[in-house]
Amino acid sequence: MADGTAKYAPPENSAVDPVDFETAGAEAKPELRLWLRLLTCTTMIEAEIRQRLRAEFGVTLPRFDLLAQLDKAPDGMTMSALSQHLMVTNGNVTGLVERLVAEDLVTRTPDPQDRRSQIVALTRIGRRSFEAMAAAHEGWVSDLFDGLDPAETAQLMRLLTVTKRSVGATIGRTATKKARNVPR
Amino acid sequence: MADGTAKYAPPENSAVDPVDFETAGAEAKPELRLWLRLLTCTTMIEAEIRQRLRAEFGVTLPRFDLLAQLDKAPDGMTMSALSQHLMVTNGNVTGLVERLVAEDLVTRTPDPQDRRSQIVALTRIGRRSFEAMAAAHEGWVSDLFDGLDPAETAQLMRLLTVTKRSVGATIGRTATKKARNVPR
DNA sequence: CGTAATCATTTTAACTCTAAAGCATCTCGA
DNA sequence: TCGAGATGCTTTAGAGTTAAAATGATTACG
Repeated sequence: MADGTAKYAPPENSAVDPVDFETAGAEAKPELRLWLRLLTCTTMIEAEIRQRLRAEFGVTLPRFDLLAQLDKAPDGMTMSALSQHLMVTNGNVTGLVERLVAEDLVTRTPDPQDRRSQIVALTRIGRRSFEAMAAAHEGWVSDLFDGLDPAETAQLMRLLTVTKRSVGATIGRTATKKARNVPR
Repeated sequence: MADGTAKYAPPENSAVDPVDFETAGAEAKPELRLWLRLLTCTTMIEAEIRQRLRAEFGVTLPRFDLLAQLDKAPDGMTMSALSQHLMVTNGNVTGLVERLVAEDLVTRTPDPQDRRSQIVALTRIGRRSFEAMAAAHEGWVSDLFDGLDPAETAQLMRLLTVTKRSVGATIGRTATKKARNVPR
């Protein structure tokens, strides 16, 4: 950020205090204000984590996310599985994996069982790198949430579980997928 | 999405249920699980809104967000103000505004007071288009959150306010900005 | 006044991401 | 068995995005 504009993390002398989407006044529906607040929280946290990953480990957030998925799959995962768990497109994963292979952090090997598939797995270096990042990451996240006491943390978790279920139900209900294999 | 992979909104026959980042087991710190849950909720909602904006209005989410900011500023905003409120870089706004100008949804005029600045404002078409989108958008958001009763909505809002404050404080505390005008 | 610092914006390079189309492989039922 | 549809992945074109540097304009101040 060579220019003067604070992008993430507005400096303490910022005129606009916590700058964010939430210009929606009190006249807006509560659900809309809730969504904007949710989005603001996520964006702020994401920006902070992105910046720290870059500054301290020279890694981008998408790469970190991908490594995190692989770390939990000792035998590796297919491209599709990665795509689903990361909630991004297949094409996106293709490029991401390519770059990580070039950095020797992951391997990509054909699946002998299914010649369409590629199995992606962490290299030894990849795993070691990720472990260092993950430890720091967990600390950052703790710091960011340290204004919540344990009861609030638990309560927020509960409400987000309800939210996730609500969103999932609404999406499922309105989904207009072609193949509706499941009989209604 | 011509391929068979559900990107957003996994179809009801998905094998992995609500596919998301949250492979983190119970062994992880509560704050980390909370953050992953928060991220999942936001990503799911964002994906759904993005898809509907595209399907029903042929507009992308970043463009919608930019229009939303302008809608609340009858006299327009500078590029910097947009950048701050949208929490994206200046360069990003430059390109976004360029495309919206090409679509006749916004205007960009030099600020007579300050020749460095550009004032961006909605055109009449832009405002009318946005109003239609905003109405639909508000309805979508309501639907997505309709699994929460009013008390839960209020409670979640309260906890996110605490979260936002916590994140803001942590970021402010650890910010290593060059110009620290405010005396410690 | 003059100049250094600041500020608003654009530019650049590299990366991330989506949506859609295309190719190869697999599955399964007639 | 064989062909249609489903599946796994890549490719393509375009948009969005960041970080960093560059440009031009303003402000502060000595």
